[in-house]
Amino acid sequence: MPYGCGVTKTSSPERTAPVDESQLRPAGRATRAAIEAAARTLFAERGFEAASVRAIATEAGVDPALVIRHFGSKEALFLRTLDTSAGVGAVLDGPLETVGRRLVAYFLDPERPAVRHRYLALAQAAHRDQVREEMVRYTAETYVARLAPRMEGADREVRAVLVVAQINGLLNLLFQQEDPIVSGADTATLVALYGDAIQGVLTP
Amino acid sequence: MPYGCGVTKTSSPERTAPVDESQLRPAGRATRAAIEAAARTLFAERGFEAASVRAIATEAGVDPALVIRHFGSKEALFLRTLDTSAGVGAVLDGPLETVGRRLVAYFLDPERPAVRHRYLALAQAAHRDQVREEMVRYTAETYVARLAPRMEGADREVRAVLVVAQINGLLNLLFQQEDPIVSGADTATLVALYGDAIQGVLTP
DNA sequence: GGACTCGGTCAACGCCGTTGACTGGTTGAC
DNA sequence: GTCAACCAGTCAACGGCGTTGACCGAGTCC
Repeated sequence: MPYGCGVTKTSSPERTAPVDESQLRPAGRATRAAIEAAARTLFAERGFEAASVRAIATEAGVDPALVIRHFGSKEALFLRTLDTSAGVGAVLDGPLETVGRRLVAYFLDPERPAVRHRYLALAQAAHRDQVREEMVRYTAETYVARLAPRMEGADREVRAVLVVAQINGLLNLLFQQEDPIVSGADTATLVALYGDAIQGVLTP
Repeated sequence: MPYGCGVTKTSSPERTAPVDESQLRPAGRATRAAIEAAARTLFAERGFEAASVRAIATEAGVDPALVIRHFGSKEALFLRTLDTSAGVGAVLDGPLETVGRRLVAYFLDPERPAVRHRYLALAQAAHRDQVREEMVRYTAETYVARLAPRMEGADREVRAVLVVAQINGLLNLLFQQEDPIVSGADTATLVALYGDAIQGVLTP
């Protein structure tokens, strides 16, 4: 009888979840890192939709199935590639009276091109449930938790979230729609105009 | 000889573009309208990604290929289903000193659930080039053209576009991310807080 | 009545994310 | 030293996607 007698079948303990990262041999850990690096590159270069699992696998030099086995799904892999980018944290921790303009200046800084790619990839994946939840969590943890306790007046948490709304809206027009009017505007003008609008919500 | 002698072949005049709407017989015009209606329904119900061409065709009772033949592509069909929704135009044409709050109240009005679906579908399709261009055009035609001529001070066009940025950001947090803080906030509070922030850009 | 065009179907193409069956190599207990 | 268990990885396939091109039947026009 070919392929051994009887059914080998092992134990097969619920083959649904991705492989456990904690118990990996060095080889597995290396290819896992390679996949993650390839994903980071391609998601940034092409966006969430256009960066296919197959392309990521090719870039990493492995089989597409291995990508899924390691991370569970394309969405979960994408979440792993989102670095928290602590840069904005420092801006938020600065003087509250100037956060508005400093925030806009941070996101418009041409020295930080990764901001653009990160936003575009996130915006494309925002309709996936896990991604959406991660964005909500990030907003609460990074913006609300830092700003609200230092603010004064009523509706502190709501006002902190409205800061995020304004930032997202600006990045949307700039990076996704590439609106010619706002894209062609002077950086200093945007920082002053939009920064003050944001500031008005923070410290009215 | 079956199927006629020789190659029929007709003339086949560049079979790349979709069928011309102007010269349609009644039957064609009817099914075309049915496809458009089905698309409108499914795009609103499921969003751009989840509303497949096949599902739209089934809903309309036709073959999926016919959808493409009529409209050229899924993206083009989607653009056809975008009604300009003149509602916001009336808001923008009202008194300039109160546009901020009235805009927010308009978009938060629970009597207007279509606003939510329209935004979600648009946001999901925003990474397609034609859709992106349509959004830019809509911003310029609906917002900038109405607001900028009535404003005072410098950078009128930029400031008008920044109003769009703020609105988009709010809708993003409300409808796409469904942020619990802003979703749970009182409507009147949001109208006052965010409306005044918008107003600050319009009439500083 | 024949050429032509329109309305429509059908089968397929090449992609996509994901799954399950399978092969080997490594490990660890006896 | 053996052998079972397990990790790493491949392979072929599934169902679904948007889109294409070949094809047919019915209507229209000269």
